[in-house]
Amino acid sequence: MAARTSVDPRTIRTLALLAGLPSATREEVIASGRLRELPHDTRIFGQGERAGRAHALLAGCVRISQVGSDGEEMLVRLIGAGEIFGCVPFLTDGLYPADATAMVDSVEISWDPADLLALMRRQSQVAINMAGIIGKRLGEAQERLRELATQSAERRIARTLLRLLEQAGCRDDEGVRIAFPLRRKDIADIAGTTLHTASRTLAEWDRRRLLVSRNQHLTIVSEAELRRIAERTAD
Amino acid sequence: MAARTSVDPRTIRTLALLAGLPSATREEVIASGRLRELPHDTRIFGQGERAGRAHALLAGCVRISQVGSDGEEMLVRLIGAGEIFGCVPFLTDGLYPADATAMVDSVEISWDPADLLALMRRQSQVAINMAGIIGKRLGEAQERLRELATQSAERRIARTLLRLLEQAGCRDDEGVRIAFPLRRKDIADIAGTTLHTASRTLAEWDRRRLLVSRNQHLTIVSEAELRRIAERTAD
DNA sequence: ACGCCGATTTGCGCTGGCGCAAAGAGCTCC
DNA sequence: GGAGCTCTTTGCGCCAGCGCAAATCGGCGT
Repeated sequence: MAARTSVDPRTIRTLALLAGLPSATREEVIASGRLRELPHDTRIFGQGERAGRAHALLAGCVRISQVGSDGEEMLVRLIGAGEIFGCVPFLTDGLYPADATAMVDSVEISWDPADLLALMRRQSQVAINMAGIIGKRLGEAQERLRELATQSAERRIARTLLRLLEQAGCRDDEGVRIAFPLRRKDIADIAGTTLHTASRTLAEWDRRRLLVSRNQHLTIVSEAELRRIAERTAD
Repeated sequence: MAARTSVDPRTIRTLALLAGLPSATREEVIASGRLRELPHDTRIFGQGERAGRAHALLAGCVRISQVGSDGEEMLVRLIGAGEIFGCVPFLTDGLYPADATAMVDSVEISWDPADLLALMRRQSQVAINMAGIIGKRLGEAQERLRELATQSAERRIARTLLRLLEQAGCRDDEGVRIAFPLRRKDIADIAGTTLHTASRTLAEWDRRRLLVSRNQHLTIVSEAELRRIAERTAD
């Protein structure tokens, strides 16, 4: 088991959900939450379960995935530090719509849904922040939908990597690295293709030195070229 | 031009956005909005424009569609009476993410975004309602994503029709009719396939008497059989 | 009645990328 | 340091459904 995961104390103060709150209130909210360590591979909640807690991630990353009635998996979203997850069901039907699993050792803060709802009621700013966060995700989902309906697998994979870069890119000596550990299957499930096509495409890009793939970690060497692939309408 | 479109006065009182408000407040909100008739084919707003008003539809229906950089169109959503639209940008980047066009003669109420935001701030219930509405749409978008990634065109078309039935189905003597006027291209754009495949599939179903297609209007005769097609994992 | 225009149907050929299967590469844990 | 994993790569065959093109239908306006 890994060493105790460290939490940057600033992360908890900069949750988008709590933006714009008076700091006294923010501290109160933070105090009312429960901190928890999530060792690698912890299942945080499962699709279809009654939603018991509202979550925010402070360190690490969490995979949100959905399986259809046919058993096909779809990777809905990767959650990075500072993002909330598993919060929407309290506003709708009360059931988690997907599975959440820690991809690495992680730390979360979670709230009793009744507390969170009371907070949203008392501090409308929180409810507004929530609506904004969900709205942003809705926009992303619709963008993915359009891509999936109209673009080639190669372009979708390129866009997937670019989006991940934006969400969790960090510079290193070879280029920009994606902070999440990613298997080929993960990339395929986000881009909406198969393991095989994703593998072939990435192998090709590796050969062309657009990126370096090592041990479930990707480093993008030439973001510009990737962007060109993502944009070009045909070959 | 068509006769004056009638608005059921109850529609305006039952907007999901205003659920749970004290009725005095609700009346006030309604009074602060601006009613407008939208003749068939009116463009209400366009993708990329600075968002000027927040909208809710009182009668008729509105097509929300997005075009990608490559010119490919995606039909994001059809808005029916009682639904809000064009409200998310005020919570995010201030730009409408898609086009909105009246598919038939329609009536909307719209608000100045500053008023709406002030309302959300003052009445947290409105912000909570908003978050719930957007959350529900996010869930739907993710369901569509999963379908698009994993299911055959035929199944997606079946599910599309079922979803439209649920949103806007009304009984008539032949079966259940979809209240929106729909071209083959519309169905294709929602289901994420092409005009041609949609046409072929619907023609086949028409032949098998699962549905009746006349003049841009669909009536589902055998919902059960359609559901069977939507569910079955292979043929 | 006629002509126009958008919507729909349908045939045909082609190909992207899926599905299968088997081999290879790394990690981790004894 | 080797056994047993999981993850990855890659060859090969195949087919759903896309793209094109042409014909037909049907509603609407004049």
